[in-house]
Amino acid sequence: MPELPEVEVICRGLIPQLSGRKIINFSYSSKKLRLPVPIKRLHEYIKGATIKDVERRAKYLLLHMENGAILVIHLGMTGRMNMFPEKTPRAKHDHLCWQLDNGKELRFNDARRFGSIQVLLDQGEEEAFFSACGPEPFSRGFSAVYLLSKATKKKQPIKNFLMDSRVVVGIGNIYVNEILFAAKISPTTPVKIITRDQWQEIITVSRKILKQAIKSGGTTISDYINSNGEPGWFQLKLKVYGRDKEKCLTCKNLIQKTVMAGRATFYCPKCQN
DNA sequence: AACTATACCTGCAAGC
DNA sequence: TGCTTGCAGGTATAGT
Repeated sequence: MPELPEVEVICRGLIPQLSGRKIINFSYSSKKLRLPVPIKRLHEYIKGATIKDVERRAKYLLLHMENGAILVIHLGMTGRMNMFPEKTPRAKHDHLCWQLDNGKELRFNDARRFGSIQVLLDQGEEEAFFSACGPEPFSRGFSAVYLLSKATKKKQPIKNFLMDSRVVVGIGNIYVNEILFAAKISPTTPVKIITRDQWQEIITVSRKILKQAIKSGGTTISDYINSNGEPGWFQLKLKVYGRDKEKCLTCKNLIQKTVMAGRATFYCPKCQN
């Protein structure tokens, strides 16, 4: 489900609800998630801790505790983070529930269980955790020079390259399709032949599209909702994703759908190279 | 080494 | 109506 914009919207919604709150207790469904749930660390470092702030990093939500521990949440494809009065009955697929000091409960719900919950204990663990990650799309590190150097000699298609979190974080299957359409570059283009100017264009349109998507509250295809239970509206602005056999909004040719690295890929064969 | 296919899981829509 | 099939926003790992 969630790529950078969706996680960012959830993060912004959670900040006012979680900042300064103490976690009194938690419960776990015992269902297996993508990674083992660190029960011991949750008991020792998260239970009883006070939330200092909430941050998005890549597609992760980071809840920083005043004791230095960090609760790291990944939403996978169908993960949700919502607040409920603690008396509200738990829903199907509520896997972790954190009881707060204001009578409310933060609940991680994830039907497909591709999400994960982790606990980092200090800055050292945090650095190690993110050491393999590429730059944030909005950071200075995401530059044409950087991409040019990462791409040298690689014949990997640009679509797969941009979805690799070691190259750049946060870009998933919806937005990569939109970014390549906006940059007028075919998703199959080998990265070694992308020019410096084209990388710069990719950077520019990536930031523009991700920013617009955040402003629209994210993209809801089937089940994404923000921390307040509301859907996003960027799906109304998608130009290629999900538009197989529809007319290109620019040139009226038909949008084509293929599969790359196992993922649905949409593009206009005329506009994109 | 570089790159792709597969596996993980549930829910839903389409087709028969 | 009910069954089967395919597909879905992610990513670690196995395999070529």
